[in-house]
This record gives sequence, structure tokens and C-alpha cells, in this order.
Amino acid sequence: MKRKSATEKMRKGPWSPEEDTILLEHVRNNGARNWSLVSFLGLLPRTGKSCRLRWVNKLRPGLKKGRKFTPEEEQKVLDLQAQFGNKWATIAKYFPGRTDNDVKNYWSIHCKRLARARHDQRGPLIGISDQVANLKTNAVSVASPEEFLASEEQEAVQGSNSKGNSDSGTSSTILDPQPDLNPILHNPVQNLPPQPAPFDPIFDLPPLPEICYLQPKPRSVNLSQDRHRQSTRFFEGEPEVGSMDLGQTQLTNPNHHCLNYEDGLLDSGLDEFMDSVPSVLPPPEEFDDLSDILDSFEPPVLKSPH
DNA sequence: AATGGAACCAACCGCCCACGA
DNA sequence: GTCGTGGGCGGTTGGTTCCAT
Repeated sequence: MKRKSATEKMRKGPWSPEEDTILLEHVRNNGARNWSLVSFLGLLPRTGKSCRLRWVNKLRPGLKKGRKFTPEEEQKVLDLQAQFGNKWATIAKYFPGRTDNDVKNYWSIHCKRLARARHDQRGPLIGISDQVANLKTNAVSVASPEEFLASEEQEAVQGSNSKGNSDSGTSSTILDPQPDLNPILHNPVQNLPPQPAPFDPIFDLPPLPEICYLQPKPRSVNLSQDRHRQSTRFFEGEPEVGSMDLGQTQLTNPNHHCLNYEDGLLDSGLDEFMDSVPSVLPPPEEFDDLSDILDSFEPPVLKSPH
């Protein structure tokens, strides 16, 4: 059998049905492993990594065809992200039929959407420390994937046994394994012990003021993640206050060493803003844990409206 | 109907880690 | 102990589709 040399050109881009067929045949014969064998044997001009990705994200049996996230799934993603951070593979375990790529894609869209929405509603500001603290304190306790799936199955059984309970399908299983007993979702006015509200990484941060200054300068600004069409307006000469299109990820993870500070644009033009970015950033290793990050920031100084 | 922006999706890249030689 | 390799994962990018104007 003809074997591909290591230097032979690897194909990139979309997969054809024929390639999928060959890959499926490989999995049938060898199992979902030894991915580099596919290119080594000359079955496909694809890297092993590419083959594995194709299998995991598209060809693997049991994947959901309808890809759009339901409101329940969306809430679940928010809850789990608050708990695990950007551990998409871990989070994806709570979503049978979804891949980490699905979750990741949803999250990035979600954050962009909320960031945009947030630009329209600015109010009083708290410091980044408080914002990060919010991220931590709002984290909810989440069952393990195994426990979660077990509870899903149990819920399915219960649902089929008691058809009259239509609420159970709409509440967050993560927050509340027994949805009907969740005081937030079902008895919002009742005086019950406080429960952690489902956390929204954008809206749960306080609105921003019309004018504020950052102190000290932001450690990192995520300009490079601005993307093609969506970002062109910003770079083509409209450094309007707060118009920066946020990147996909850095605003999402409080544990990331580069805190995204979208509001560095507040009350400043693009040039000033760029000047404010330190040219040399400390390496990630300097941030051993979240407290290091928090300690590195002073609370923002609010300019008095008077 | 045309257009632009937003949303969605697929797939690549780079880093990291486990594991065997 | 080290090195190479395969595989996993998070981050990123680019193309396509949808939708509002």
C-alpha cells in the first residue's frame, strides 16, 4: 500500500463525503484511535489531529443534529462555566450529544452578544476585583458529569411517570436536582435561604459609568481578537467611547492571566488607549493564582460627576 | 431586492500532557 | 532522565447562513 511521506502535502479545509466514508471505515477497522495511521497509510491526506477532530465533532455517533442550544442548555452552560471556567471538554460532558466545540462556540457567541448589549446600558462601576469576586462568589456547586447524567435519566423517568409536572423540564438541573423545590425558580417571593442566582458573566457585572479612569493601566488588552467585519468599524476611525468589539474568550475566564479590560476605551480615544497598554506584559507564570491578579489592580477611580 | 451585521458552524493552530522507547 | 509521539484541549479564525433594515 502506498504510504504518504511526512512532507507530502496535507489537505486542509472542509471534508468531503468521500473522506468521511474513508475515516469511518478506519474507525470501524481500528477504533477511534491511531489517527495518524490514516495519513501514514495514505488513506487520507489529512493529519491525525484533523481526523480525530472530524470524528469527535462530526462523525461520532450520538451527536445532536439540531445544533442550536435550547434555553435550558444555555442556562446550563452559564452555570457550568461559572463553576469550571473555560473547561469546555468538562462542560461538554454534561451535554450528551454536544461537543466541546459546540459549547465553546455557543459561549463565544453568547459573550459577544452580551458584551454588545452591555455597551448600551452603562451605569455605576465597581472595580475589577469586585467583578472577579463576583465571578467567584456566584459560582454554583455542580454535580459531577456522572451524577448529572444519572439525575437526567432519573428526571426522564420521573417525567414519564408524572406527566402533570410541566415545570420540571424548564429549570436548571445543575442548580437544583429537584427543580420543583427551587425557591428561586418556583417561589421567588417566598422568604427562603438565599440561593446563588444563575450567573451571567456580562449582565451580572455592574453597569459602567459614563466616565471612569483605570488605575493602574490595564495589564493587557485583547485587541488582536477583534475579527474581520465586526471589527473594521473600530479600527477604521471610529474610536467612539466603548465601541471596542470584545474578543471571544478573555472576558469570560476570571482565571485567565490577561484580564480583558474592555473599558479602557472609556473617555479616551484610540491612540490614548493604545498608549496605555504596557508594551511588556508580565508572563503568565507570575500569576500563580487569582489573588495575584486581584492584588495587581487598584480599584478604578471614578470621576465625580460634579 | 440589496446590503450589512450578527449568529452560527467547521476546522485549524499551538500548547500541554501522558506514555512508551 | 530524556526524547519523541500521539492525543486532548482551549483558543482562534474564516466561511456560511440568517435576519433586520
